[in-house]
Amino acid sequence: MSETSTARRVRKTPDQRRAELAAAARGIALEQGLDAVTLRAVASRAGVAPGLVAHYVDGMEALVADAFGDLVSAELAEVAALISAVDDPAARIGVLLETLLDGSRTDITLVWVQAWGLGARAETVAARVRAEMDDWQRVLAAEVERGMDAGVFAVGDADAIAWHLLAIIDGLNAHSLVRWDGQPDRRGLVQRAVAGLLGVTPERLRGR
Amino acid sequence: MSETSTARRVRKTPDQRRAELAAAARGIALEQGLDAVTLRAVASRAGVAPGLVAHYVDGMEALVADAFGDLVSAELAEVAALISAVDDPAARIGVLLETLLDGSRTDITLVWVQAWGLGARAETVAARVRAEMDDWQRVLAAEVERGMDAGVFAVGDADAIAWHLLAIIDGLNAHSLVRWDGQPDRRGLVQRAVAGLLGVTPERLRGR
DNA sequence: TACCGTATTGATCAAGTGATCAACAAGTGG
DNA sequence: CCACTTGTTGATCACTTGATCAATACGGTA
Repeated sequence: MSETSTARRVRKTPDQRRAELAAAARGIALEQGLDAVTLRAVASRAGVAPGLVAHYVDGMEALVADAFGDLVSAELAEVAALISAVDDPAARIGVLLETLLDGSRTDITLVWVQAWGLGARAETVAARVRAEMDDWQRVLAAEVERGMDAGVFAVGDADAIAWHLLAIIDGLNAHSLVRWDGQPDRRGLVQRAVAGLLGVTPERLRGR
Repeated sequence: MSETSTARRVRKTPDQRRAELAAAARGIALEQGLDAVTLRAVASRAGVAPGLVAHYVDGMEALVADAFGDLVSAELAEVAALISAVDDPAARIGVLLETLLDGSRTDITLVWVQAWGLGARAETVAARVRAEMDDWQRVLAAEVERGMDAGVFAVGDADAIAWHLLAIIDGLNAHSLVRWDGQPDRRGLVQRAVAGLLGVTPERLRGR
């Protein structure tokens, strides 16, 4: 179970080791939050001496920022892939909402929330958070435009609407960090709010 | 400027001292965030020895939870007072939205965001956050019901709608923590989303 | 096989955390 | 005016954090 006291040291490629450390950081972030991504915690999880982490990483703040960025961009790719299977613009957004609000993502939600908190003070993190938010917004804006071009959504400022979609999603998820119960009928109401934003009937979001 | 080395010690009522320490904690939370509410930071701000803070407080976690709760319930009282001057149900919610989203409250927004993050792991904090969220939700739900009773809003689940209003507000504010610019036309779009939720025209929220 | 560049170790430092407690003194009651 | 209760101090403990660096030893190379 536990490794023997005399841990035989293994030499690896700097790139490979860097990847391992990044993976350890991501794992800790998901399981215990960004504030648990500590030099020693990462070292321990990677089965490596504390000094090695410091050796490869350019300060813990950078490692945390990277862990956040990697996790969040992976989430975006995942959702984008899910959507791509659907054709109707409204239904695509419906699927997106259902996926992001199904309550099975408190781990990455915690990462988002903590990143906002950190970003309010640490500019390095803030820049990264801003970049990832921009990516999300771009994807959402593209979806909104798709609907507008197809004549399904009311024509308007797709960029601004995308920001609002993101805010609604993030707000609901942030709440769920502390209060899993409470929000009755999440699905239906989100659809109503978003439908109002897009100028469609809520039914359209449910996939016709 | 700085107090002389020999700080003459002053005796105060336990209640008064407790109040001072709580005030110091609130001040630090607003200016530097909840994670800066440290035993020594509070002591220093209150002009008191570190030991005294430990003496009066039942663990730092409790002090932080109280600071959060006090700040946030004061905010609620403030907003409630502001609203009470308006009569039209839709306009009341309009004022509420404008007030909470005018971008001048990043300090307390940071407190909220950090509280969610802390609450995800510390149950003491989570309970307090839940309680404060409940208070906010109650106030919002009362406003929604007021509109429904007056025949201004579409009849529906006032509780659920209130939760969503809160989520929209919190989501937008959380974003503004890291990205003050970017969100163009916040006002108008919030009104559209909320109008969709309430079943009124956006114009009604603007006060007729 | 012996060498040697370098990946890796782990002890160590300085700073900061919450918490404890014996000693001190302010100010009230006798 | 002197006691004595009790609010207050500040040194101290045990622990965690990020970071540094001399010493170690792995593993490809000659």
